[in-house]
Amino acid sequence: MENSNKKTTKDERLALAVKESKAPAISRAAAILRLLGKSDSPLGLQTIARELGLVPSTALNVLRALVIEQFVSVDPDTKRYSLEAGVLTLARQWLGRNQFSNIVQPVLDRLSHSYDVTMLGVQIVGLEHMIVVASSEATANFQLRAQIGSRFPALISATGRCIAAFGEIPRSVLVEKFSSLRWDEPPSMEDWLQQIEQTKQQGYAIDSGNYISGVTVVAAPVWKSRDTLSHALVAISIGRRNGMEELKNDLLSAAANLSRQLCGE
Amino acid sequence: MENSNKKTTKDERLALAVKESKAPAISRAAAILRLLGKSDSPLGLQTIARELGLVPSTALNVLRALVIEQFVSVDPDTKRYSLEAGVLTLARQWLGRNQFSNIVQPVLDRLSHSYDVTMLGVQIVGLEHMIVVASSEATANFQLRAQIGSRFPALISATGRCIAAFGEIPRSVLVEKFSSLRWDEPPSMEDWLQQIEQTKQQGYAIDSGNYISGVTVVAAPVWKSRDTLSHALVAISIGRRNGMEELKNDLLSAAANLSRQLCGE
DNA sequence: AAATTGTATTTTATATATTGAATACCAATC
DNA sequence: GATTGGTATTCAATATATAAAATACAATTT
Repeated sequence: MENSNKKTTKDERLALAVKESKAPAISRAAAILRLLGKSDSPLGLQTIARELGLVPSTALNVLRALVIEQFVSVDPDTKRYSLEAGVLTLARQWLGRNQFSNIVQPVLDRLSHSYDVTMLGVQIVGLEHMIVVASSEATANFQLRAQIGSRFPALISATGRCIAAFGEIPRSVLVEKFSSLRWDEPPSMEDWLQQIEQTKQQGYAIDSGNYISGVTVVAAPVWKSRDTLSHALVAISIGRRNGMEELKNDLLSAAANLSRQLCGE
Repeated sequence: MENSNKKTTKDERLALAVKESKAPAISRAAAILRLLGKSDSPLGLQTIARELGLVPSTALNVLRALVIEQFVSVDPDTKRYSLEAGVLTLARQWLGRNQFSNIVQPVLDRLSHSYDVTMLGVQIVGLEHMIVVASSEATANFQLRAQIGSRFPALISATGRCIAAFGEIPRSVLVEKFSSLRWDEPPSMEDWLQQIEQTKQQGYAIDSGNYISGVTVVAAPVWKSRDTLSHALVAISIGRRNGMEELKNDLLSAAANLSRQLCGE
């Protein structure tokens, strides 16, 4: 879906990670897991190796190790590989231990009910991606749903503007990454940079139909410590709505509250 | 919890996996991930290495690779490692793609409502473990909760008796593994083997307070194909209850139904 | 039934991940 | 402010994971 130019980009990132790393098997394993995760059906050895630019025998070794560790299962008849339930266990442990994902839930529930919007709690990881770690859905008939665990590029939509505004990313990097973002209705670079400036002043960001046309997204930053952005609260609603002003303020103060909780232990 | 005799068992399984495997870094990575998952707080390099019987420099290489792959995060100040949200993404993909976890949910919901019991859908992985992949909770005031992703030894409780009965496990292996199981009120080996025989005949298994005292567990097997046991439906309730007979029949036919769906494509 | 084409798997020489010691760092304690 | 005990990290020798070719296997076509 995202990369249909498989031939050119297939191993670019992976090849780099393998070269750099002193444990290349792990990068290969991660790539295989993500590939299996994306795939609709179980995959054979050759397919996996080809897709990721790996030597089949190496891929086989990695797969066997992953099978032993119960992250991958293999059908003994067809020799096709797919993700195994073992990956659930890690996720559950993470969810249980993660402070933000636990304290954010009631906040999301309250906001989604009050304003009838879908609320997300996202975690910013490495200023490269954001991952949805908690959600509370609106009651309205038609609403958007974002599954927990979904991964997005860091700079997209309203949350992206927050990250750009508060993440201390050099302008040159912003400009470079901007070109790789996919929007329904892309803003011009000037508009985007301007909106980032505005976000710095207002303390929150808005995406009015850029990312998904017809959908308004509001995001407010949450800080792990005084100067490290770690999460964001995101409100998603269909179409333009009234009561937005109130929602923004509420969102902003909720985010500030959470920041206080995360900072002060 | 499960293994408090860390000193003796710490590296036993891992050491074996590393020796056997042609991609030992992956076994080490898995061990580190599971250790971090179990831990209540972030861990330092030394602690991790010591706990798993790894050389610190090797552990460092593995950890750095895991950080790059966003499965682990490291606090740059304290140099402590913990699980990162990346593990969620795999879990979500698994859940979305897994046929059983998707079709079982309405079945669990119906049963839990009808009989006011907590229902679980578990997946049997490698006849070594079972993993809870779906659940539906009872409405009664006090009920047990088993989180999705929880892992149990394959032979424990009612589900364990199902696996023992239908998993084609040699008697010698059963006897051997029995000794490592932890129950609140362990059955005698004779009783247990007898109950397994009974399970073979009845088609379902019951655990009356053995695993957790005061808790009754009923389990029925689900088959991926005519002769491979893959999942189970589990009903959990507090105390002895009436209407059990009805529940058993309903559970059994629901399990048979699911088997039919999984087999026939 | 033989040949072909596509798989998965084993094998073996070599490039490299692993190791254990050496070093660098940091925070207590003296 | 030097010393100690604990970290994380780098480094160079060597045990080993990896790659490419050889082999085995399975399914389809001739």
